[in-house]
Amino acid sequence: MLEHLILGMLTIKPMTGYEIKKAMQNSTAFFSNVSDGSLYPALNRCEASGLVVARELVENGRFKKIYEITPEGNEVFSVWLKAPLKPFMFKYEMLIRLFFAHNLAPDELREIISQHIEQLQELNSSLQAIEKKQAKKVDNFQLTTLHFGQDFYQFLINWYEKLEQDLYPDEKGSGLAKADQATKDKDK
Amino acid sequence: MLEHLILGMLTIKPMTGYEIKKAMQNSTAFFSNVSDGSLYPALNRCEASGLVVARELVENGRFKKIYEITPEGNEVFSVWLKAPLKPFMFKYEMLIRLFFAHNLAPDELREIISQHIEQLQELNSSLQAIEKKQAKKVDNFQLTTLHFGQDFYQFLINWYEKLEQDLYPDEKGSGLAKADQATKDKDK
DNA sequence: TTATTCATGTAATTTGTTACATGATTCT
DNA sequence: AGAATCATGTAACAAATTACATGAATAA
Repeated sequence: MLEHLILGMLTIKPMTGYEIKKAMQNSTAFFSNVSDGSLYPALNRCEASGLVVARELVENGRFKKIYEITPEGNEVFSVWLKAPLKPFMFKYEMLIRLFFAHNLAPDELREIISQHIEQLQELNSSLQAIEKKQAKKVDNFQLTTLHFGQDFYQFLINWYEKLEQDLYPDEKGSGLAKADQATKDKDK
Repeated sequence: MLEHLILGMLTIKPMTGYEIKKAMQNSTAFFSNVSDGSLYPALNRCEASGLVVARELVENGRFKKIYEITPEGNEVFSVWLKAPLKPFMFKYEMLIRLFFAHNLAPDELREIISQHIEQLQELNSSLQAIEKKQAKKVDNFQLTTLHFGQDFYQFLINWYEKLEQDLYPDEKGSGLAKADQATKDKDK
């Protein structure tokens, strides 16, 4: 999986491990994050199996290994790209909290939900920032992927905001809220 | 993580490992799946650390261990439930395919998308089946979690259907399509 | 001069999966 | 009689994370 992601990155252009990581942070990191501790060993494995070749050099006194994908690497990546998708699963910790929320006081649940919404808003902002910075450098599919992320986060934010309204219908936290409430009361 | 899920399940009622697994399949499995090979060792770890106690018995000639959560287990679970959420990340293989779709022929990408939509529809159906079967047995939060799953899958299905339309606007596959196409052509 | 960025890696641990292994009971 | 369900576990492997470890160049 990580190997395939690396190969994919190297289909764009030859890069050092460090550059691959940075490229991922500006693109795929939101749906597939990678740490140093897994990236470099994975690169070495790819080299060992002939999927990439490394050119070692010293630039500005810095030791670098520029990796380039080989024809075999391209073939492996291409096969993987067309292979059937693995069963889809969204491992989602927040849902476990929600599932067992009967063990929480209402205020505690509320706090968790608003915490999560904040998380999602930050993620969404960071994707928007990435898009601003990268929009001209990436192809359409890569842009579409970024848009997916934004749509996805927004869906989640909307979902939890609706949940908040369902759970705590009386409190809206805005000047309008009282008016809405009055209207609602009148309707009864 | 798995331990917490187990503890959560045991806050509902005492169960055997087998029953826990079945209960998960009817509820949490879509966002947090568990295999035999991890469930039983995890139960033993929970027992070893005093978070659960097991009552061993033979019922209908079958050896069983009925696990019950202890006060310490309840405390541990309760603390975890209120703890800050870990950074949110949705590891999503399909997006890697999309991200690198410039390496795919249009038909190949199309096949992958429709494959994925099928996956999602099956998942959605299975959640609907679970809801029908379980609706009366579960509390509101558990029901809400099931609804999240359905809303989530539906969001994804809609998103990919829209993507299909954007990528292949000429083919609609319905009798209406030709009329639409004619209208569109006229506009040019 | 101090922090950040560039640059690569190892070692220990975590967390899980898959396959294997067993065996009784109940449904068809 | 055979398949499915009930019921529990082990062992080998996979895939990653976190923390550790190093060190030079550059920007503040």
